[in-house]
Amino acid sequence: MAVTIREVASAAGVSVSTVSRAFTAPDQVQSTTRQRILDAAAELGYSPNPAARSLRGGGTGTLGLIVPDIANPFFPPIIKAMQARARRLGYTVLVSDSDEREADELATIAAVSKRVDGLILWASTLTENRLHELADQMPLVVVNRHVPGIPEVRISLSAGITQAAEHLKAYGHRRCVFINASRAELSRGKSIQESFEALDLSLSELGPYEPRFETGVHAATLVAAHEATAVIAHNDLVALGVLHQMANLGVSVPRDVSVIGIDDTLLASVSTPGLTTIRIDPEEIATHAGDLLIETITQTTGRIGSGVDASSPFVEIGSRLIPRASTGPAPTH
Amino acid sequence: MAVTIREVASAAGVSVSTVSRAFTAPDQVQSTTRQRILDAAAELGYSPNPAARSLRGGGTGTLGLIVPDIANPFFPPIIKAMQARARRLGYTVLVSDSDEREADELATIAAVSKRVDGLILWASTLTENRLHELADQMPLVVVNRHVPGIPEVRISLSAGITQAAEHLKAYGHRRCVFINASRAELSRGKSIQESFEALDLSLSELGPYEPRFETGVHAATLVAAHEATAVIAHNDLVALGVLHQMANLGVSVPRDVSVIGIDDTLLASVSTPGLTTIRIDPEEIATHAGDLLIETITQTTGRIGSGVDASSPFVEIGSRLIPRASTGPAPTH
DNA sequence: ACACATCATGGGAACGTTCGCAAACATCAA
DNA sequence: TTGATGTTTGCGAACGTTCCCATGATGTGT
Repeated sequence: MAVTIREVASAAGVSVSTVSRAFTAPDQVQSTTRQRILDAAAELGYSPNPAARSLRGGGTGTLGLIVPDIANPFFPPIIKAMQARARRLGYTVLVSDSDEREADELATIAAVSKRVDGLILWASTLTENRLHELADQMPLVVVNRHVPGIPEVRISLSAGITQAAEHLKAYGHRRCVFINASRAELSRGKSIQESFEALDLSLSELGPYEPRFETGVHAATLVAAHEATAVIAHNDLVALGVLHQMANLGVSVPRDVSVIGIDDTLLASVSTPGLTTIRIDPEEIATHAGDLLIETITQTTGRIGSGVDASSPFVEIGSRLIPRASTGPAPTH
Repeated sequence: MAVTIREVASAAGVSVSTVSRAFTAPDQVQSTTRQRILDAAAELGYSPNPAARSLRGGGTGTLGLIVPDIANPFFPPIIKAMQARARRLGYTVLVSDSDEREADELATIAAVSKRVDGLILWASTLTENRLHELADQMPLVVVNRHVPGIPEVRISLSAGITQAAEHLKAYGHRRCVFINASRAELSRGKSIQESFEALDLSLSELGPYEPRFETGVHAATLVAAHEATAVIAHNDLVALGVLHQMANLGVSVPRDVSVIGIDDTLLASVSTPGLTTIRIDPEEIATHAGDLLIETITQTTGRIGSGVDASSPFVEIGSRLIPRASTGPAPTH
């Protein structure tokens, strides 16, 4: 059916070995021959069969990316950026969705693991032991999760949070509320608490809730009781819930209350008013996670399971405040 | 490195053929033997190597889905639903992004075509000829594009549009504006024009523009000049731009102007006010497109290129209005 | 001119699986 | 018993590629 290396070989009057080399190690074949082969290949519309390639042992040329929820607006730009990056480096990306269900994560991994050269696990819920077992079997990079000995991309909100605190302080705010909607080991709350205290801003924490729009709606009603003039939400979605409910309550944003989100998803840029938020650059994450995985793959080749690297690499991604219209001067009592 | 069928065979004391059959045709092997094999396989942690499988000719077990833009909030739920559907049917989904650039579409297709059993092309910009060539080489399903002879999933907005027109009519609106932001062969405008005329509603068309937030912002300023009391936008994103600018202009939605979006993306459900929109069910699209492709794949096996099917199948997906808070009674002048 | 290194090319095994074919064995009707 | 039929299993080729090894051609230093 499809055109094979053999047909190209006979068309160019050389052996299959030479054709193979013309593609995988072009400098090992004489330039005139190479050209003849390339022409014949183009003529016949030949392109190497990835299945045969990977069977022979050359890897799959595919990176696996497993995220909790593809439909979460935070991820699509990351997926997109990683695809672009990977393609430039000769890889394909296979994205999969563990559907936020811990039980599905292992099943998802099993489904893709044989089709990829390595895996990027986002906020994995697996135990450390399981992750180490996995890392012994194939190159692994974790994001938003810390496991000693496994390459990691860490997202640091501290810069953005500090800027947010300064931003609010400069606007004269004194009392703030943080809506916590995270079940993660390292809640965003702790870091926020510290940053705000350092600037002598009072911060009450609500929750933890689920990271949903309704959480923001609900939490918004509690803000007044705390006599707070600023709200910082676990993410943009929750912040939009706050915006929504504030409008319902007749509370004006930002005149009466300022609201800050986290992630700078599309939501933040199209809300009314525009949502001030802490941006985490999707391209940066994608590029670093992808590169880190590829690095791990190429290093690991042929000696997987050689034990945990004493110093596994990690990359830290920064953040910064994107001021929009949802924050402003604190009301003068 | 990985455990192969041979090791399972010797562990279970049978030949490799029998192990293979135990997995691919379980009823052809005696139940006691089968159990012994399955136990051995589980013990060793064996799972078949997809590369070897597909090299042998069994297909890749992967469906390719190419969308214009993964980051467009319309697509993630579709991708997610298709993955779920495909996994249930034993397939994996490889999603790729043509980045809205026509030149990239062919490159993207080339990159994935050897790794998949078939392709779903969303709103392809390829010529009919190219698409036919492609369909001769591999199973193909197009969505949002009509090409005679190629299996197709069609999205029909007419039901939703009719409901929208009735909805506005019931609220007493007379003059409406449609913001056209489509470069597609079949603009959404024509269908809308007809439905509104049928109900004796006047409809002015603005554009065509690009389907972006800023388009809505810009178009919103033109609405007053048309003395219209209702706006229907090309999609939710544009509608949100309208909402945004109306707020800026001090025009209240829905008191002064009603706004309707299309697609029912996440954006519509979290905007303030909640956006009335025409819903296209992502699961329905995903399921039908996936099933249609799988059907084409299994039918086509072994006889690709047998020419264009005289009657290629197509599926039509409906739509319906989701009333939210952005529409209401027309202002009493 | 000779031994020797270098370079370009070809031959062929191997990767892990599936599947057509045939062998071995059991079952059953006549 | 005999042949026919069916069931369960094993053998081995084939899928398309890569890469080790071998071969011949072409230099290079003495």
